[in-house]
Amino acid sequence: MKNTPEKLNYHHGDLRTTLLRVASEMIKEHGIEALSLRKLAAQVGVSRTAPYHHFKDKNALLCGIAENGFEKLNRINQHGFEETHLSPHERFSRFIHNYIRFASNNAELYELMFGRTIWKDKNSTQELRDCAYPCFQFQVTMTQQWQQQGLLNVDDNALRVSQVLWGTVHGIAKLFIDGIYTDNSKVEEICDYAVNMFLADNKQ
Amino acid sequence: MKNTPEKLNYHHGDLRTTLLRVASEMIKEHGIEALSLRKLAAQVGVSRTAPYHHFKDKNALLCGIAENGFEKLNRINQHGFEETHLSPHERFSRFIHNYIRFASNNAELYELMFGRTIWKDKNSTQELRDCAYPCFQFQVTMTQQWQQQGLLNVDDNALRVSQVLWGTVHGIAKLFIDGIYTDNSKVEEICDYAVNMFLADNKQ
DNA sequence: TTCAATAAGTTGACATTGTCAAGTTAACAT
DNA sequence: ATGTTAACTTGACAATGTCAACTTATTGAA
Repeated sequence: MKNTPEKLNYHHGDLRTTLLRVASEMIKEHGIEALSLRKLAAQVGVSRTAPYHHFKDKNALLCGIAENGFEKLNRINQHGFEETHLSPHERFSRFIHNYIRFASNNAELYELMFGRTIWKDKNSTQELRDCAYPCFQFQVTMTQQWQQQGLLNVDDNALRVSQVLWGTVHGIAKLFIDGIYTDNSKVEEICDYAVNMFLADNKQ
Repeated sequence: MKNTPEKLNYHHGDLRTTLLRVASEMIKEHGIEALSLRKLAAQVGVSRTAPYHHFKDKNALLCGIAENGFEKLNRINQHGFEETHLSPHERFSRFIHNYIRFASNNAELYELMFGRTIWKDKNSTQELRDCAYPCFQFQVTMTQQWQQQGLLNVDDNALRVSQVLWGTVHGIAKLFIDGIYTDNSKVEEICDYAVNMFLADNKQ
């Protein structure tokens, strides 16, 4: 008796998953700050406090959504990592573009994943950190590879270099997402500039 | 009858300024999300709705605080611009460091100035935009100067270059402020790396 | 099969918040 | 002096997160 798609009798059957899915949709549609537990519960068709049997509090629910986001981003990164038939320069470029494209296409989710709501004041759950840290670590791994491939100075501290690189893509993404840069049609061009500015002296 | 520092009889006398000052302190102390109009009013010693005679709503108050922040940042930028006795390379480096130092020392204010609360959904007031745009524009002006001084490629589109540069400092600042990078002792080192990575091929 | 333990869901209640409406008080220009 | 208006007040409301106490269904052991 677990095949009816949406609402069931008393016990929902798969409320946790449904909450995450619907909450993600609501966030994508109307933004993070517009998400209220009560509206979410209403939408799903349960009472306001039902979610508390699956998530400790609102923060835990947000962490759950972010987790899914990190898994998504990890898959994208992993996929790029495996495209060994492309030149290093091309893969570096794609990394930058892919990262910002992900942020652009999932603006509200990105905001949640890397925003203060979750990270400030140690709000993040352990499960979230388990998803997120590999994603952070991936930046460093990639940087080391680019150094070995001669794209970036091999004598530099890989962690520091990756922090600058990540800062750049994160900053550009944020300026768009938060509404400071408003002309979305220029994203790709800005990415190209970023690529060239970092690789300028290793190109020829 | 306008010399008593804090609370007066019925008319406060200088409530608008006081609200901005106290609100700024509260934000600096406890973070943006902890600021409530009611607590603020209580702190200042007026009723909950008194602020509404000086600010249209909470958003307008936040914009007012941010305005002060932009004036502060504009002064720092202007000061750096005038240090013509330093080498271009040194001035570029100081610009990066000063920017991130400002963000670090005024974390919550910075969050407000460049955060989605204000810029998303066109929440910004006209007065705020009048303060903020010169600050944005300044980035481009500086970039053009660096190009002319040979620090950056003069053939590149100055706007795009400045967007990448600003993205970088903004991103690094945000990663620290939002609690993703947690080791504050490395800020300066990361800044140095940023400087070197952008100027690498123009250095020798 | 029965039945107790427990997981899942419900209503009631409360404090906090932003904000509106309607009233009050003081300042100020005529 | 007097009336207009700016500054401030209390009362009220809806939205929200979350706790406590209760109810209903599921499930695993007897």
